Amino acid sequence: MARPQAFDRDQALSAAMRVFWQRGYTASTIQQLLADMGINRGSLYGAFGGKRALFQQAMAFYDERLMAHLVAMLNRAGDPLAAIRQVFELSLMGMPAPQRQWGCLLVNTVNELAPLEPPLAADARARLDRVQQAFAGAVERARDKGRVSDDDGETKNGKSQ
Amino acid sequence: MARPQAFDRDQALSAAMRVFWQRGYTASTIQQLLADMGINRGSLYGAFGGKRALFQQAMAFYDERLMAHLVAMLNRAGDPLAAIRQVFELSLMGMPAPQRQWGCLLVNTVNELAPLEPPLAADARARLDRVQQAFAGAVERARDKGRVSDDDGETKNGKSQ
DNA sequence: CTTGTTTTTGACCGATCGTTCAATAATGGG
DNA sequence: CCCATTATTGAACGATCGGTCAAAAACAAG
Repeated sequence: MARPQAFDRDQALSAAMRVFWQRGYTASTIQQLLADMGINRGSLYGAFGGKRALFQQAMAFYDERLMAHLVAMLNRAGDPLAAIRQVFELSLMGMPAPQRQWGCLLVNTVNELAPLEPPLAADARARLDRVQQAFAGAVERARDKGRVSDDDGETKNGKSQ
Repeated sequence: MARPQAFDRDQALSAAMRVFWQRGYTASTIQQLLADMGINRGSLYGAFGGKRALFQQAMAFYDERLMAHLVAMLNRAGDPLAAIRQVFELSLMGMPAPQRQWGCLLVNTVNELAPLEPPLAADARARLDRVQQAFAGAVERARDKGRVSDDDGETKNGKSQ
């Protein structure tokens, strides 16, 4: 009943995510976003609402498509310590070389936008908290298994490391 | 023989440093810098050369006036471990509350400007390396004293921890 | 084919960006 | 006092920013 969208929304969002990830929010210009997303101005504003709204959706995309996998690995792991190691290995060597030095979009966002766009920084912070809790949960479960010592160097149940 | 500068150069540089530190390079506008430095456009360009040149000098100021103290503490410490602890305490609680969440100007600069201004990022990286070496040196000297265990949990000379 | 609806395209907007510069003001040497 | 020199002031510049909008294009329903 109407003209269909000519672009793949997920692919466009993924491209936008990479631009924001590499260059940060402020330094990412609409022009650059349009070029990398392969669409033009009207389409961006029609489909995503504007730079700020696009950034929110790109951050959600990053969280749900990339971080969620790592969180799930930590939460359902049989061996929590092995899962933690696997998450780090996946985050470091499981990525294309360039992205490896872009850091984490959520951490970068908290850093950059805390003074400039507190709501966006708070959004990123909330998403990061879920990641942090996944790590803390994995460590705690490892401790229950006697695989991690506490502050006094004592394991919880006496099992050997 | 000529009209003297009406502003304190160090104070102006310090103000510029705080703006860049809080907001990052890209998000720091000339207007904001002028307001916080208490000078006007012509003076800024006359005395500092422009935004980019001003940033370099602000980064040098940060390195020489703030980081240098910490590096000196680490290098001349009698007790390296105590010095490391003192550096962290000074960096965390020895600062006004707002600055505490601005992170480190050098780290922030490497992160923000690596894709946008490689030379500035390289400058920050070089300055950071000196800090890192100070830490590494302190740890190594602590190890020589038998105060730190190696990867195998063994101290270097058998002294108790 | 006609019509209604939505997307695409690209020209255009005001605001703000970093920078330049001519006019004015303030100093020390002669 | 006068001049050479430098600093201050603020208007102005072109470029680019994020955002808007009207016209053209592509579909489905009737």
